[in-house]
Amino acid sequence: MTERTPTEAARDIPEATVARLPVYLRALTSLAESGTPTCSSEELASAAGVNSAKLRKDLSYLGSYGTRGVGYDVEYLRYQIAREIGVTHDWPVVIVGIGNLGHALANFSGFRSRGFRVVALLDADPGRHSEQVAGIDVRPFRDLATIVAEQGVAIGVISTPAHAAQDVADAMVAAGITSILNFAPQVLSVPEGVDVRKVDLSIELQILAYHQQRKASAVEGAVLHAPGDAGGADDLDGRLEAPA
Amino acid sequence: MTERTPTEAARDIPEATVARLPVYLRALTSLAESGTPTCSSEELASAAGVNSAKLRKDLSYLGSYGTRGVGYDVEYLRYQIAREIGVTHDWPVVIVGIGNLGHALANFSGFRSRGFRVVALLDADPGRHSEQVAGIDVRPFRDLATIVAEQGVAIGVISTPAHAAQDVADAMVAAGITSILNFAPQVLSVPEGVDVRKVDLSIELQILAYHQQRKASAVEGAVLHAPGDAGGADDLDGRLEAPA
DNA sequence: TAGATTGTTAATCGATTAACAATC
DNA sequence: TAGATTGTTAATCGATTAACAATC
Repeated sequence: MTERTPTEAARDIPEATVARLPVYLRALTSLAESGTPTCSSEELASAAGVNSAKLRKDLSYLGSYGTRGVGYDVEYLRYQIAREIGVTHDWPVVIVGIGNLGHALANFSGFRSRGFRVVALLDADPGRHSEQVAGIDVRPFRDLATIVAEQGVAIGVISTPAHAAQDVADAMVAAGITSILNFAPQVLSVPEGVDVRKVDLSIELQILAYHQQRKASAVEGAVLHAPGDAGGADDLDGRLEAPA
Repeated sequence: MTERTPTEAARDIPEATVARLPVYLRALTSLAESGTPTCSSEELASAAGVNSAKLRKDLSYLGSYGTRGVGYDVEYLRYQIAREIGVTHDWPVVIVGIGNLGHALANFSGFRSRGFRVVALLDADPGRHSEQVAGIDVRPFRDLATIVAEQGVAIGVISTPAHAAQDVADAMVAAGITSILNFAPQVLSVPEGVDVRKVDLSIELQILAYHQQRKASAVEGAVLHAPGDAGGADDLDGRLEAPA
């Protein structure tokens, strides 16, 4: 079942490109706010932190929205990308798990400005149901299905502890949610047709640590920035490879 | 200057593999905690949410840590991966920007258990310097260089508003930090040799929205989960492509 | 027209995957 | 030895990049 309707098949945008469209959108919004009416692929690429060949290739999947010899109309291109992503209208979103991270997410102002609207905050802990966060009442987790149905919610955010995440995901899927953003450090299993993206703080830090370790061991002999306590030049064995 | 020392050149692990090692590490930790002494590539792959061919290929870059016909010793492989990533020792980390997100990050328990230790919380706002967050004093941003030098900090986390992020990054680089995790929705420019990874909530949501939109338009005619207010069947034009 | 810049081509590079020989 | 499972090969797939023809 990889078949799609003809209308869709016409535009098969590579995943890597899809992941960059929001970056271009932000760069264009920023250019528009600073009053720039047009820009070249070179300028936009630089604002987005990619090279211009990649940018032009990416945009070519959407259509021909530039003018040769001139560049792109910032406002026009911004709208075309927003439309392609699907953020010309707000998406209603629910957040489940209103701990520290849930608080931060609920207060995140970038939601509203970038195509999303938090319609409900849910938590299984009755102790939190008296609270208001970012002006929104925290409601019981069991209200999920009702809220999803009433508000037409398609996107759910999970910011619970790891051990609760799969149950929350199951409930979301049962309620009709088909896109999940998961902040819990837990691999989720969901039926086909449901998209899950994960944001994982400690994974990102570990990727940095890997590269950092290589930088440190490149300066062999002079051990700079050794991890561990300031006093600890001990215990370094095992981190550096044995000399040949 | 792509030359490396001979010791390093021996092990050139693809970036995609590096990004998955922390996932394997977590799966192994979880298996170890549940008392599982050994596992096959099939079992570990399933726990990590990848297919077993990819897992074995990934592990082959580290060495031969399994036993044919038997599988992997969970504890042994866990240690080998931790060593490869560089998290057999804690890395001291500073967090700059103690707003809602900074609070959540400071309180994040996964830091300690996964190879990181928050040694300082910094904020430019004097109003926050009286606070304690997660048992750590919030200190003035200008103390950055001193703290980095004293504690041997190599990794910095930016959780400021977008407009402050570049200045913070510049100060981090000047202080000697060479790995940055950026939560601010802002493209950072840093000198060569400094690694930046970004975590961007609204980008992740927009990627989900893109796919969600396609799912919705696949059910043409019956418009389910239309974004926008519950009452709004208006304003749908522009989101669906014109029929052929 | 001359200069500038897009959109596209084609080559290269890196990642994924299935299959299976090696070997416990 | 027979069965199981790794580590590796090779084919395929997708992403990146430079170069340039098209064209404003």
